[in-house]
Amino acid sequence: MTEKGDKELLELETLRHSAAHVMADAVKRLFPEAKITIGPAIEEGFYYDFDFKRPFTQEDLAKIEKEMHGIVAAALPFVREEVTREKARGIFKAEPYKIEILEELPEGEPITIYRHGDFVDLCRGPHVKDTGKISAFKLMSVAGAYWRGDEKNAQLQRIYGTAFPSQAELDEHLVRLEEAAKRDHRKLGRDLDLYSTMDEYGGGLVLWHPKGGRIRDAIETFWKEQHYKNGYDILYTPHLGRATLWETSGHLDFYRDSMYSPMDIDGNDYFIKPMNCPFHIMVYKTQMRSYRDLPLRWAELGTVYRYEKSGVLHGLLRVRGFTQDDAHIICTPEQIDNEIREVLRFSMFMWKSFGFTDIKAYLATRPEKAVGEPERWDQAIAALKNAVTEEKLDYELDEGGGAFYGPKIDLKVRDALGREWQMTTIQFDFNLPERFDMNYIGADGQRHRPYMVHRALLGSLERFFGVLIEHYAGAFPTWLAPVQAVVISVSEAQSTYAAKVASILRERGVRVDVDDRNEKLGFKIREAQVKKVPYMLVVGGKEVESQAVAVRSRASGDLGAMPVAEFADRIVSEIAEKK
RNA sequence: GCCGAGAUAGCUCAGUCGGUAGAGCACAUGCAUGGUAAGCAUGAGGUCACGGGUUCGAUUCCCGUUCUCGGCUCCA
Repeated sequence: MTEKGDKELLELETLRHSAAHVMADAVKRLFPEAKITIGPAIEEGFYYDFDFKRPFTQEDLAKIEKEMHGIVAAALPFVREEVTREKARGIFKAEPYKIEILEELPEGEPITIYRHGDFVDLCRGPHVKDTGKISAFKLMSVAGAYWRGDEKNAQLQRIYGTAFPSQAELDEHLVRLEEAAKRDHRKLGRDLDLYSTMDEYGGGLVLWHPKGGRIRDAIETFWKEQHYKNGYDILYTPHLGRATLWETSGHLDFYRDSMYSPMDIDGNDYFIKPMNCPFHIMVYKTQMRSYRDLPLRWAELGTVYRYEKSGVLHGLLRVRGFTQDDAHIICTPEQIDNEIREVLRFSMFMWKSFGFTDIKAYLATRPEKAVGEPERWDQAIAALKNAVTEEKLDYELDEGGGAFYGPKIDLKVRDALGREWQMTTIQFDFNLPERFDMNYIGADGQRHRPYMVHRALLGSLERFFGVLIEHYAGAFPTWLAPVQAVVISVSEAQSTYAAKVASILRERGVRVDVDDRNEKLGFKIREAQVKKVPYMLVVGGKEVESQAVAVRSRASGDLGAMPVAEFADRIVSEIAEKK
């Protein structure tokens, strides 16, 4: 982030935070009995939480917006004032939430209030010069929210809004929201017949339809091929494990809330796995390991089940059963620098292959409460830092933000609409090797504790698929498209030839369908176009005559006729190049 | 789980101020044999989410339940 970017961001936040004040003012004017709480700027705009006896309706929102326009038109100046604690208590005597915040402010810190017109709010600021600066805003929605985000506290009414320096930027933002709605993977998933979820058999559990299955298979095939190329081996482990395993791993102590109830098998409790790592460790422990065996890189497309509250389930992005593209790297201290660098380089290669080029790293270091020797933490963090630096990745440091068992790098990828998604995690673990007493024999003939790194590259196939659908708006590149080409006959007379063309292409590994239905050409073209098939191969009398296909591309229209073999070469090389 | 809004055909939605429901797309059948984004006609398809109440009568009104969607992480 440049200095200029920082400054712009601050200005936008100031504008939005000021807009939140104007909204609170409008609400207090219309509903004097509403209690104000807090109203910060957020990534997409701003919100303000109110304690009010009934929920705000769409009509209320329209009224509030109108009232806000009045306040903006009046161009009331924002006035900063520093007050004593005593005076602030007087000003906010009718606002219990403000008093609560006030009482928590440390002694000695200046207490500031901001006024515009008759409205006054306890606020650190800063604000824009006057309310007239907030011309381009819009109220978006109402939602419930808990005081301080804690469900034990009072439920408040939260009004979301957004504001921009200019109307043009606001309009652009609204268009972007519409575009995002059009790309919603839940809508495209149904329209393109990719997957479904139904509460009929259980919410948050995904059915992959044939077309979604084709895409998943293309992803998995590429994934496996690349893992082998990069020195990984692939494991398969069970869906269930005995309670003793999860006791040793600590999951039953720390993670039980996210695990499903046990089932009884021959008098022992078994749990459905929420993670794959204990099984990989069990594989490690089947023999005595030498430093000469390390590093071990073991990957698995492992399906895990985790309990998620019903209210948070969301299409493919938040589910209860999902397949992690998991891997565990087990190595010696001398190897970690290289291993981390390699895993990061590999991750970047994979993201690029799937069409994501804007990637940012988030590095989280040692928290207060942590297990493992400090020297190991230091070495691990150094390895992570070296790797991001060598990959020339932008990164943010989250000092103390790591898990208790190790530091990590998360990668966030930006999609075609500029939205950031947290996908890859590269996570050190100083806990499990201890708990399972993992070791290897070093060159010195002594037992040593190996380093262990968890890595989920795409994250989960379900979530990755959801993001991929939205990134491409359903128009997958040819190598991923469920149907890569459809042969369309002009009339029934070309059915046999169409089938022949399809079988030639299938021989070459192309996913091809035949549409020889008794429909008009235009109708079949439209349908293929709507289904976002990359290539339409029209065959009529002329093509039969010349043993050719008339190629139409999804993106650039009619490309003219060419011999079948020529088209086959063309699409096969396109697929090989991951286009 | 909590707050709010919803639930009508496979999908998107209309409608009934209480008298057992409609459209477009999709599907089926027939006609049309068509050269680059929707040919024509006919038909089938609904416990109006589920349970209870009020009523002569409830898909419609009331209560409850289930599920879906938007939030519940952004902190003066």
